[in-house]
Amino acid sequence: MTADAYALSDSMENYLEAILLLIRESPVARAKDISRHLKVNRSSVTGALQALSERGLVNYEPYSFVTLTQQGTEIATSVLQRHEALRDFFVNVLAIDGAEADEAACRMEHGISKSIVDRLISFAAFVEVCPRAGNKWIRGLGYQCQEAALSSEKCERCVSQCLQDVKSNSKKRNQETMSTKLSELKPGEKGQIEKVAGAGAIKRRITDMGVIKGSLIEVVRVAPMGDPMDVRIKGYHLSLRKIEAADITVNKVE
Amino acid sequence: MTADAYALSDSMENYLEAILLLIRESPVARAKDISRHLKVNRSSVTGALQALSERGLVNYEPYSFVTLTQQGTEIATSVLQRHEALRDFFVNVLAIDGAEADEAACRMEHGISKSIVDRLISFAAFVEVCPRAGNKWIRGLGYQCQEAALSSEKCERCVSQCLQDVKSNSKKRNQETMSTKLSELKPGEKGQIEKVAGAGAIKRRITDMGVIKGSLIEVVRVAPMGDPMDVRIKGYHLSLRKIEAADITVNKVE
DNA sequence: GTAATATGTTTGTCTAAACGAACATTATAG
DNA sequence: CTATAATGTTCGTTTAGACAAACATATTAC
Repeated sequence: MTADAYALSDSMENYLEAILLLIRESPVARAKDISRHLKVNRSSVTGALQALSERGLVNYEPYSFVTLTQQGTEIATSVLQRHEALRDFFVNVLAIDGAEADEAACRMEHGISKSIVDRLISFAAFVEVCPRAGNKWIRGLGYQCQEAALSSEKCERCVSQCLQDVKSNSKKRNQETMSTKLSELKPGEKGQIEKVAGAGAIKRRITDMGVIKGSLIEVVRVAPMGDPMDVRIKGYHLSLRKIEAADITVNKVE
Repeated sequence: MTADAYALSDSMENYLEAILLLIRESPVARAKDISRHLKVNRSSVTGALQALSERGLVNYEPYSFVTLTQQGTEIATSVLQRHEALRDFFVNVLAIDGAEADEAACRMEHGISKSIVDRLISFAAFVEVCPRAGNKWIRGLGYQCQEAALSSEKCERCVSQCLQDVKSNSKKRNQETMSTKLSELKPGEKGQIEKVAGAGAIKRRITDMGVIKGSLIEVVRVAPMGDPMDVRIKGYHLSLRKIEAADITVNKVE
């Protein structure tokens, strides 16, 4: 065991995360970009890259571009997942402004444990999928009730109203929604996974992420010609080819 | 402006928090205790105390006991509030184990903003008060639905069931609960604030915390003879004399 | 292809935070 | 009231992380 696997510092996690984000946008991460992204001096980037390289997390040669190793990718992915779990929760459940949510997620993403992330994701997904009615459900309960001083009558009225919303909305939904292929969705649209057909590779990649029937999947970006498409699932990002996406059946949400 | 009010480091926040906790248990905080509490070398404590003293946050004389200044108390209180908001949310909403929740809260408490803390508190209080039925409400929805793959029929059944629970439970509650004095509650019991009567000092102390009718208040500890009693409200701690507590009318919860 | 510019690296410096060992003070046992 | 133990402090070191200035290498413009 040459490069020991001791816990990374917050700072190093941030570098990995930044590199992953940059690689995702352009195929290559340059020190300049990392430096700008993290608002840090160029020389600090060099230092960090050397440290990360020693630990076997990035491939680094002086004066050349940076890529992540297998292990580095795993860590960076996990950091990003934590970040997005927090961000999504803040935005979708607590109704916090996007920029502020991002900032807080940045500061909190390092100390959060796997099990909390998982529950946060389940919970936020639930809020997004289950209630319908424009996500007003939990919010309505949480905030309106609070404002109404939590008096029990108001609370009940609130719950009743919400139940109505859920029912009428789900009737509507049952009429108009039907299973569709993931490849049909446009950027920003979401669906619940109904079935993953197709060959082994993608199926495994997806099921490895703990995805079950009903998990929420969101289309982030679609390249011209619809190939490839970037999706987000359980806080992970994934790039799928069109044929692969066609093998995934979803129920469109929203 | 002698001692400038620049942001404290995480480490310094931790020292302040530890001091506040220690003072709360025994009237005095000794370096040894801080050192044990934070698992840090004794000499590091001295260093931290000197730094905090320079910033006017603790009263520090070599070889003597430590107390917090006004400003130090404010900061420590806010750190602790953040900690408890996170912890409560993890435990009560996400159903995370207490020890793990505490640990994570410790690591995340420094980066969380005021507005997020506030919403987290509202949200957790809502979950605790509104649903009744042993807090199974949100959990039931969040986790059962998730496990049931979020299929919409199951989800609805779930919501219906929960609504039933809320209704029957609140009927029961309306029969058996009635307004009572805060001073009647035993440690561990909670109530929603109905009215704060009495003189100016405590009323102000409480209302300054943003407490409104309906806010949740929990009795933490009661001294022999019921005087004083420690309570927790909106993540803040408060020590009330028996006469003061008698002026606060609450609706018992649970 | 060379000059000018942009980008990356090295070096030396700084700060915060921690540690251990040696020393100072206070508390306690007898 | 001393001797000993417990606690607190100082000092010297270490480490991680950041910065700026000077230097090195790429890139681009002409």
